[in-house]
Amino acid sequence: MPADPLRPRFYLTTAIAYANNQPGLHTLYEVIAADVIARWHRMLGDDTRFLTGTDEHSVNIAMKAAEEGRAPRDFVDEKVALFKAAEDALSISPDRFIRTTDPDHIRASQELVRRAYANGDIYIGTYEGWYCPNEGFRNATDVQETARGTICPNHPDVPLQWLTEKNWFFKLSAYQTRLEQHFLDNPTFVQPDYRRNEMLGFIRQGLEDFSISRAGAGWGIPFPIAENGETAQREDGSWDPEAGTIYVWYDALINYVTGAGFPDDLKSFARWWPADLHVIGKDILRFHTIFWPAMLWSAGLEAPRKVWAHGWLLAAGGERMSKSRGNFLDPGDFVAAFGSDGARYVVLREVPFDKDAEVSWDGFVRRYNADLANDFGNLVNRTVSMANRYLGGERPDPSPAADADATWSWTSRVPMLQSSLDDCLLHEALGVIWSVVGDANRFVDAEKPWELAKAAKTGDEAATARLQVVLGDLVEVCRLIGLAAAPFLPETAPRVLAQLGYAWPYAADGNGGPPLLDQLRWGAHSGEKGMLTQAEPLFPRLDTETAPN
RNA sequence: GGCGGAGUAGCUCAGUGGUAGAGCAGGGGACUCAUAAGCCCUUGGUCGGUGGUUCAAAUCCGCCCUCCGCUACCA
Repeated sequence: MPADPLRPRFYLTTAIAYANNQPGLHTLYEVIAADVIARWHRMLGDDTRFLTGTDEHSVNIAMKAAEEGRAPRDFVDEKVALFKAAEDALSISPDRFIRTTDPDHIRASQELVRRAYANGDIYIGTYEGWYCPNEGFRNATDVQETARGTICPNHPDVPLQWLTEKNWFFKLSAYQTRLEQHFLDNPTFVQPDYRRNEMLGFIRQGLEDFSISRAGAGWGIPFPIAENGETAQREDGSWDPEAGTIYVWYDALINYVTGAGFPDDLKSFARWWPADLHVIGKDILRFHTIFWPAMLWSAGLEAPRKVWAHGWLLAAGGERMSKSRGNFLDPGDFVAAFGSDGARYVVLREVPFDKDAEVSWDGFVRRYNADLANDFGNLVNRTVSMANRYLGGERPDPSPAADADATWSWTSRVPMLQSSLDDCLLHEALGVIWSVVGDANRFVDAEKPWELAKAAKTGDEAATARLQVVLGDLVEVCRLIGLAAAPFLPETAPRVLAQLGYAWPYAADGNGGPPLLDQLRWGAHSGEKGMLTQAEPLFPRLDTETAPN
């Protein structure tokens, strides 16, 4: 993808998934949403870079691998394959799937540590906390006080030890003032607003330094600096295990700059950084909006432009979905039932992107049937059928743009769609598109093309003309809806346009076509001849009894 | 405890002073181009409770109840 300096660029990322297990739909939810935003920007004509990936280091993963008698690398390779397969099944289109085990990421992570050191922001301190022999250090919030002492809930029989370890620390405290000012100067840096307020409150409580290394050569990136401040790399290129490994945030977060080209390709990095958007879950907000900017500043880099914290899919009763609770939805089952586009649609429509929402299989089926099968799919089907039957399949032109707005209000819908997407309110964007679907179905019943066709057959010229315009408008509305919905329904949109006799001008990932906003003008293809194809149902209706469990 | 948010029809929610709304679900009807889809009509709510301000409050103020988020090192 050649970088065109004249084209606006858009770089967005999802959080990288922890590669300790199979992926759940609640994890993919964020990736689906980000994929929609990426496709939207590609179709607009922006030079877009979309990054997804996996977080693969940690003692937990090394131990899980050991339990299975496998090498960590072998273990994560298998999990990564599952994540990639799930992304493929959902038509996710990352420009790069980054792995924290990638060599360039390891270099990036180490380079950021070096820069922090050079800037005087890291120092050796002591980290202490409850240590579970099976899982490593545990948070205070993860342990339980019992009559027999403090235990880790996952291994109640294994006594926890209070351990002290010599670690490197990052001087987050030094960035408190700058962070607060950054929040005040950039009101949309963290969105939604209530999340921003939470983070601002957190900053104002005072910031503590955090540890960025762990002792020993575990399953992680070698810490590049020895205790004496010299490089920890030996002459043969290997790393001194005494220096320890990089811990969590100086590994995981760094993927965003690695994915932009840091540090190997600084020209690319200059093109893509700072990221326009990090899409993340609310559980890691603090790390992305407080730790991360400070880490970047310490390295002389800019903070990302926007961090968006989405809500969660909640299981019945408002419980958070998780693999450990066993109440998660399997992406394979989901795609098998709803199809790739159906799956994308129902999760994005049922859950407002700025809030949590309870979801259920029945709710998804209802939503699929109501919105996709009955309203949209059937609209295209009846439109194409009628145009074929009454006009011999020759595509009719829509009414002139000046007249059309009285019926369709299309010129005001496009800005609504744009602002919803710019504000990451994906459910709202779908609401805008589907309000047109509703208008179109009502339009059919109001105009009764079948009656116009009967009258036309008897030689009624007014009816003949009206039939052309009515079906022309319907075909045009289907084209516009198909294009507007394309970022959400990338498999279906080309099928819609094909049935209307239009070629699909975009690549499979949304790149390469004409600017979407040009295509979204009413009557953009008026006067072009075209033949409709046979009407083919886009979204077969589902039985309510399709639930797998 | 502190800071913030929310309680409106069976469900999800919109509605920030002027006679209670949408979508879905439920009931009825007319039609037939269509995926027995679509369209029209309709059932349904003392707008968490209470006291106040006002000619008028879901909407403003006080108090109370319930729920949720954040309150540091898990990916």
